[in-house]
Amino acid sequence: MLTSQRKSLILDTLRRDGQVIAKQVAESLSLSEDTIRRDLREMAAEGLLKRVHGGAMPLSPELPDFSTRKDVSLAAKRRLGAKAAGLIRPGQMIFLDGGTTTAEVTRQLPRNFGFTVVTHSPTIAADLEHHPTAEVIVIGGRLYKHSMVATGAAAMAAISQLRPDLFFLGVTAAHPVHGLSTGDFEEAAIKRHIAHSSAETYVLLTGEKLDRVSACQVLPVADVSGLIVPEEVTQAQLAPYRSLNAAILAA
Amino acid sequence: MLTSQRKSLILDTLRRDGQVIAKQVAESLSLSEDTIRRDLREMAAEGLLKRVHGGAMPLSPELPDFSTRKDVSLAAKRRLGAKAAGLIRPGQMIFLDGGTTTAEVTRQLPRNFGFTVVTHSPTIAADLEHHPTAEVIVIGGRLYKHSMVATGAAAMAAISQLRPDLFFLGVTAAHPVHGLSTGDFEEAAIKRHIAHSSAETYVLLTGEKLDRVSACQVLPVADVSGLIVPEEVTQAQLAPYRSLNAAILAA
DNA sequence: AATTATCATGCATTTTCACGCAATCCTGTG
DNA sequence: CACAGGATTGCGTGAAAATGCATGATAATT
Repeated sequence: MLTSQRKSLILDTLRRDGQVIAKQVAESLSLSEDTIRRDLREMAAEGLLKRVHGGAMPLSPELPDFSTRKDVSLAAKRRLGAKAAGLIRPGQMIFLDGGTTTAEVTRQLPRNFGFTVVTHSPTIAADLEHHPTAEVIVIGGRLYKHSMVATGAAAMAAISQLRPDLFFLGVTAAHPVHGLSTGDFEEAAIKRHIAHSSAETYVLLTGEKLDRVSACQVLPVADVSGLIVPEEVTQAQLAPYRSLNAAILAA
Repeated sequence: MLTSQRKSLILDTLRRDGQVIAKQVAESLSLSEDTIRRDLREMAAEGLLKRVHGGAMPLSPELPDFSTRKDVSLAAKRRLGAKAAGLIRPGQMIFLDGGTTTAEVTRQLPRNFGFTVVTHSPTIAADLEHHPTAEVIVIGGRLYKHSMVATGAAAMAAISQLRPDLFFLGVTAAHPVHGLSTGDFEEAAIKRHIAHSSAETYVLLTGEKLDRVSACQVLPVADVSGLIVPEEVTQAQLAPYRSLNAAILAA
């Protein structure tokens, strides 16, 4: 295993769990704790994490998630959400993926006509508590806490019974060749299944996700009905996607 | 558990409850009170909180008004929640009903051992996002927005496949003759079904719910394993329930 | 005033840490 | 191919930190 690989693994763990325990990492990688500690020391010096006794913590606990990850692209996400919400027609059944991007769709859903929202994310469902006209259907299953979505056989089975008109998909990366991808295998399978069950699938993509690749592919780009991207993205960046038959909506 | 993590947990508790009790924290984390006291001392030195006998308080005493106003029934709910959470044993499967009372159970779940939480409330599921040791299973179905729980055939079917060890039931009314009841027919059916699927059922009852009746009966009082009530409730009030074989736990 | 609960301190034990050193591996050059 | 130079890793050492327990002091309650 490469050092840089190990370090990014540590960062992933940190993002996912909000903590890293040196002993655990050492054990799971079959390396000495010294090596891990050395890594942690170096990464702390680079300002990537905060060293604490026993392991490491994110730099400023959790709030950078809100203020950094959210604020930076919040305006863009809002516009994506509004664009997506504008596609909805009365009486349709909409499937909303989990994640911060699709959460913005939730907040901008139409309020002047009725429709049905299906979601496997309890967070999204909870956000819809006060929506006046949306009928909400929750997909159950084992909760994958990192992205707060239900997964597993039960979720797959429940999804199979529905035929949504629209699916708003969220992913962590999009690439012309490697397609739309996300970090978790199980999650990717669920997303794929929802897309196959739905009449149309639109991907919401903030600019920084373009031309990137994550571990598990969800779908090829050509398999979705369209990409919704911020208007700042240049035509040059979009050209490789355009040639894949994907409709592109700028928001 | 990392020390820094513990400290931020203490700060969270402080923000949420407006107070921290050393003994409680020690117990919920399976650590000695010395350790917690040491933390509190250090954090007080850093100006993060104000040390008081028995625990700690926030620096700015913004809440004396708050606490007196709201705490009467909230504090009672908290104690009910703590009592309920104390019944949980490692590895068990717990079903949590929806509602504000059971939400307090969620916040006080043990953090020092693993167990599984099942719930048909997306709100409860969302609250468990940052719980370190709880495995969460969401029951899906059509969302009944008034109480924010999944209902309907799909929910019933999913519940049928589980055999929880404990069910913490919330109702709007309890009466010795008319039993435990709630306002919605569909909701009552679901609660009843969960109770029948579970090995043991405990009802959380704040004082004002005693000797009242709502439209739809969930279960007779005799059908549950026990009632969890605030300690202020008098023995005279409880006598009619006691005679129904219901164990009564004062919190 | 008596009793109980909570606290601070010192000490012992365990865990975690940083440093130095040696073994190993990779790389590039003669 | 051989070998030097650098990087990476694991181990031993003593130091530092974290934790729990015992003890006497202090605060709260009755």
